[in-house]
Parts: sequence; structure tokens; C-alpha cells
Amino acid sequence: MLSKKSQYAFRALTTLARNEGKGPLPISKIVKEHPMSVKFLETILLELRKNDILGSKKGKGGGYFLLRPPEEISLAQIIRILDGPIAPLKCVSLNFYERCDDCNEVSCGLNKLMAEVRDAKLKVLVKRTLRDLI
Amino acid sequence: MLSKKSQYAFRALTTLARNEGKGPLPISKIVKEHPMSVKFLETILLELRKNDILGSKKGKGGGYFLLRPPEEISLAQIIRILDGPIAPLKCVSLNFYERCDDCNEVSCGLNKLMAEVRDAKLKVLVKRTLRDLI
DNA sequence: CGTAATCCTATAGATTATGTAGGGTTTTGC
DNA sequence: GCAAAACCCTACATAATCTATAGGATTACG
Repeated sequence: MLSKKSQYAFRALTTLARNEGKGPLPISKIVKEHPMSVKFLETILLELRKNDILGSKKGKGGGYFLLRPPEEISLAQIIRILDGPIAPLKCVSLNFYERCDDCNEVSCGLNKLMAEVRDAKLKVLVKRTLRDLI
Repeated sequence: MLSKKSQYAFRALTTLARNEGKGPLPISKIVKEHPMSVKFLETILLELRKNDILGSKKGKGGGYFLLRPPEEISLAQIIRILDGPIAPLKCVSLNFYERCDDCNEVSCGLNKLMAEVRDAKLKVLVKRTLRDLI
């Protein structure tokens, strides 16, 4: 399940994508379109900025903007930043791999199947971008 | 991410699937193959029994057994019982649907994409069964 | 009857998700 | 310059969920 963080992020990113090329958009404007806690959204956008999805401009007339065109920002990138692994198990995660110590022959059977699930999800989440969200 | 509950369940179910047709298998035997908390596994197997995945026999010589052959028990069934929805959003869930009140044109764009993700996951999770785990 | 097993429910403890608080810093426009 | 607008930062509060434990009650076999 997508966290609220990711859901809110996608709403804000939709607005930012629509605003592409029109300069920075302040949080106040985003919240006007999608009612939610300003402070909470602030922390989310900050996280996206630190992960090079968004740029920002301070001061009057400032705000947030996409660093790349919407079609170059996949849903997978956003979800990984805000929710972590897309794979159902860490031991088959591409970006958050962790060895599973209790991985005997059995859970390894599960591994293979969960890698299939991971690939199925990724096929959609990598192909689909913010452009598809507009 | 799969919960520990589901992971433990799959281990136990693997053992039970291997034991198919050989009568009930007590928890003590399962835990011998997969070291874990007996009590925790107990609550998990109970849940699977209440959801018609497992049958049980009480008393001496009792234990748990599959109610259907392994190839008729999909991973999706187990995950839904123990972890809930497979869809990334309740509002596109087939088995756990809930209306999302804040579903304007934007989150609905997300809806469609998340339904794609759901279908991609289901394609694997419905096709794959306990038989594939053995 | 004694032992082995499941059945049941409550709750404890840990972790994560969600949101809030309270300021600090930078920039702009007058 | 200075005030307002906006982002920046971090800690904390609260709630929910996950994980696991406890302690018995019930049933069945020999």
C-alpha cells in the first residue's frame, strides 16, 4: 500500500508538472488545489528536493519546481524515495538489498517468486511517469 | 513489503504442502524445520484455518493440514488473509475496496496507474501457488 | 486419567506512519 | 534597510500497526 506521504507527493507533483516551465510554485498554491497540512507537505517536498526531484527558490516569489520534464520522472523514483523498496522482500530488492539470514531453501523458493512480483511492478512503475498523471 | 506473518506463513505452508496427504502435522514439527516462535506461528495458522486454507485436528496426533492441493492455493489468497490488499490503494482494491473521499481528478489519474500495478502483481500472485514454492 | 495438541483472546512492546511545533534562513520588492 | 514571503531544519507528539507473548481452555487419544 502506498503511504499517505507518497499519495500527497503525487498530488503535489501533478500540480508542479502542470506548472512546468512557469517558474517556482509556492506551497500555499499547491495546498489551495489539494487541501492538506502545509507543514506535512513541506517535509515531503523537502525530501524530494534533497533527492534531486525538485528544485526550490527561497524568498518572495519563490517555491518549488521540477528539475526535469515530467516524462523523465517515473513513479518508481518517487515511491523509492518516500516509501522505500518496491520489492516485497529486501533480499530481492534492487535498491534496498539486505541479506536475509534465515534464507534457507524454503524462503529462497519464495525469493524467486517475489522477484517476479518485483519485476511486474517495476515494469509499470518505471514506464509510467508524471506525464501520465496529468 | 511482505510482513513477517506472511513470510512465516509461507515457510509453514511449504512444509505442509510437502506433507500433503500424510495426515495432520503439529506445530512442533513445523518449528523444527523453520525455527520461530511457536506461539506466533500458532496465531498465524489459526488465521489460515479460519479462512479455510488449513484444516486442523485437535488432541494427540493432531495438527494442521492443507484443505486443498498446493496447486489450488495461490500466493494471493495467503497474502490477502495475512497482509490485506494487494492493490497499492484501497480505491482500486478488488477485495478491500474503500471509496477515497479526497479523490479529485488528480488522485484519479493515480488510480488508473495503481490499477495497472495491481493487475501486474495479481498476474503473478494468482498464477503462482504453493506448488511453485516446494 | 494424563498427555499432547489445538483454540482463544487479551495485551505488551517495538516500530513505523503521520502529523505538529517552533523557530531559522534566504530572498525579494519597496 | 526592512518587512514580508517563502523555504529550511530538526525534534517531538501522537496514533496506528506489526510482532510477539501470556495464560489458560478445550479436545482427543490411548
